[in-house]
Amino acid sequence: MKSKQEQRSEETKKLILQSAANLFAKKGYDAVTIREIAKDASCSHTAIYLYFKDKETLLHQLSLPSLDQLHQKLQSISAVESLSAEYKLKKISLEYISFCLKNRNMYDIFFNAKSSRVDEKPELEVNQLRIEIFNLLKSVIKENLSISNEEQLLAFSRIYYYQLNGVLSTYSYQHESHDVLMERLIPTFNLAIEILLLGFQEKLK
Amino acid sequence: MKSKQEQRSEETKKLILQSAANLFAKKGYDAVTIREIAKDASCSHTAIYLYFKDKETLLHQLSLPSLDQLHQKLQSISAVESLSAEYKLKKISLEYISFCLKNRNMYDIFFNAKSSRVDEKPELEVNQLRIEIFNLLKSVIKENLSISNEEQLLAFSRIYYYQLNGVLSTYSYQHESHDVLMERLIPTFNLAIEILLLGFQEKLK
Amino acid sequence: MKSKQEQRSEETKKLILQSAANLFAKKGYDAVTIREIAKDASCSHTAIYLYFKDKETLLHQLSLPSLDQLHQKLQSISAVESLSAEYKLKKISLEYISFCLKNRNMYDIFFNAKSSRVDEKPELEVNQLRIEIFNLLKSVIKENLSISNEEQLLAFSRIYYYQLNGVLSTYSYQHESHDVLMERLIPTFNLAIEILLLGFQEKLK
Amino acid sequence: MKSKQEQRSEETKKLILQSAANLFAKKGYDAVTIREIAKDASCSHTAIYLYFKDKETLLHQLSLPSLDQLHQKLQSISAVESLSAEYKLKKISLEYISFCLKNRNMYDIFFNAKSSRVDEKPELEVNQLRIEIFNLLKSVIKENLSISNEEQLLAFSRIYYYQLNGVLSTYSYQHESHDVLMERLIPTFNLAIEILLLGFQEKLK
DNA sequence: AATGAATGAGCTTTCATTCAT
DNA sequence: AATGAATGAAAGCTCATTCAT
Repeated sequence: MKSKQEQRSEETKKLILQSAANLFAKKGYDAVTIREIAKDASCSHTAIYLYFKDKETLLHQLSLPSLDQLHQKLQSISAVESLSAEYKLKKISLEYISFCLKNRNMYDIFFNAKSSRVDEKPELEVNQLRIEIFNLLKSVIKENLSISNEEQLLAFSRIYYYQLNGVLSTYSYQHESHDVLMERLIPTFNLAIEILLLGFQEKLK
Repeated sequence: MKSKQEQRSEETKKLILQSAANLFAKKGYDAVTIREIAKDASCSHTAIYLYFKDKETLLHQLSLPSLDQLHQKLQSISAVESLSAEYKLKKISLEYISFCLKNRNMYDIFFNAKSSRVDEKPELEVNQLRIEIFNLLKSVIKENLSISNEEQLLAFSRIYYYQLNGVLSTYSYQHESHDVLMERLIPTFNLAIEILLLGFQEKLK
Repeated sequence: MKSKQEQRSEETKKLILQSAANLFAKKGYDAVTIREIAKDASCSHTAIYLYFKDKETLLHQLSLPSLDQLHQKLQSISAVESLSAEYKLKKISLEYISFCLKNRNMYDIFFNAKSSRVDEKPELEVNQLRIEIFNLLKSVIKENLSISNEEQLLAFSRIYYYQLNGVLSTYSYQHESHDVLMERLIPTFNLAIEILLLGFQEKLK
Repeated sequence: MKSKQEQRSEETKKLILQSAANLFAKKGYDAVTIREIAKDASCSHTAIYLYFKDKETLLHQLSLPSLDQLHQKLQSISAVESLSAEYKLKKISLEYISFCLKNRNMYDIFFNAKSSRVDEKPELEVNQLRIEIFNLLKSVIKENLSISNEEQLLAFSRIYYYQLNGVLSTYSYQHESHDVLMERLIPTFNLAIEILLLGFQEKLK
């Protein structure tokens, strides 16, 4: 059982992570200051250094669980046997889009290699996850198209992936709320998937 | 007729813009300092404030002509009657991609509404241009598909646009040079266009 | 008899002092952090404040026993009747030098009145000890020269003392190890004593 | 002719150097903050960075001219042909001591290699000067003793040098004023030189 | 007795911007 | 028109020290 102190400590850490998440998402990594985060988390700025080595580490520790959560969600969708391949693809895509729009400006934090030191661990884990998410998409696309040519599958998957990111990059900076955006995008978005699948199939003939 | 002073003045301004363009593109807006720009433009850092209210204004005045140049290029391609519709589309897309990768870090400056003061003019002009470029794309897509349904054309154009931006957002942060990236991307990229066109056509049936 | 608790407590205190001594000697007072000491003494950093009012107090409590130890050693040498006066002087000087070089960065702590609160006790004790060490030297010099003129003895002793400290201040900051330094210094150093004694004797004539 | 601006600029720089000198000497390098220096020089702390790359550079630029001045003074004394060798030696030693006591806590800045990067230029210049000062002393000692054995000369010079530094290290931290200290030290100090010369001569026999 | 959590003061440094000339 | 001097705000971070348990 956790002592009161441990509980408070965990709470503080969680608060910091939350505040950081919000602020990074709202204003971008560089524009947010440690003191700002501290204020938002109602702790002193030094407390942050109790839990995180530095600002960059905070960022990475922040992005990892979120990405992980997304990954798990996508995986669980892909695992349901009863769903049709096309439905899975749409559902997964939607989740992906929704997640990224929810985390908006965090987007480039998740999906870039901004920090130069690529050799460090946390960075790698993030990259790892990105790759896994991509592979998941690929496997579902395979299911949809029953391609055997691995190279072609890769090319198609990339095109599909670009499409998703294209939607995101186009709308990431809009100031509308997640819900409003989603509602507006879903139709076009489903159409896009449809078109791509049609195109893929036609190309395969 | 311009006096010598006026000429020198204009020259200095142009030099500043050029240097800023280069540096912003190379290192990103935040990472570039006013003094750096001044040095590169071989003028004093205070001189910059003679021509531009502040750093942000410089940025906006900077993005405009570049975008405008792109716009003109795309327009001139679309105007050549002798080219096939598909070739035009590919050519235009390629130019667009190439431009954006060249201006990499400038990318989010061009295509975001980050700056808070949305009411100011330059912002609007940029938006204007973005819309015009989008419309250009739309018209070439119309040429390719001979759609009459305006709504459908809009939806298809968006999907196409997303695809382009998807490529960009995926590769914007890679540290490879423009040329290397382009060479690697062109095949997948042409395939993507092909697929989309196939998809569109199939959907239209 | 001491309770187990008391024993443990004393042990911890001793460990802290040891760690502090090592670290101060290795890196200098300012460069060592309380947490570092705690880590080295394998206790929490707050425990240190249980035994010592603050960092400065720790430092003073630290210097005392070391100096005391030195004092005792020098005294014991001077007490051995069988040794010649000159040998005693050389031996004592060597011990003194060796001790100071071993405690290198601690050197200015031992021999300075840096700390502002001159009125406090520990400071005084340190001064007391310094004086006693000086007096010891004086008595051995007296033995060597058989001077009766007290004033002259004092002057000679000072000169001798300066010589010792001169060696030290010259080599205190070298980054060589204690052993290497000692080996290199001993000859010059013995020569210095010889010269001084010759000079003293000549002056006395 | 210097413009008013240039004049003011030079003045500011001088003020900063003066303040830094005073404060470093009073409290030691580490204990002095940039803002403290700025306050004392009545300029903003950022102004300091206009003239000096960073704190360390300020330190080096500070110590060099002083040392250089000392060096020149000693050299000029040694050059006067009309003076006796012994008088020269005494005069030079006195100047050396006086200078070091005047610059008190700056002492360890001048004569240490605190900063780890020994490979850098400024550091080297300081070392260069130290060596030159030592060589000067050596040559005057040679004049006094007319030694031909170079090795012995070196040993003797070292011993002499230790003696000087010994005086300094013993009194460097006293809180008495330079003048009071000098007055108190001069007799003992002259005696020390006398003794050493006697010792040297005796040893040479 | 002992500790993890938390803090406030303070550090060096950088930058966009303005002032005086 | 143009510039060097100067500044205030702010950033990331570290440390000795205290509080609550």
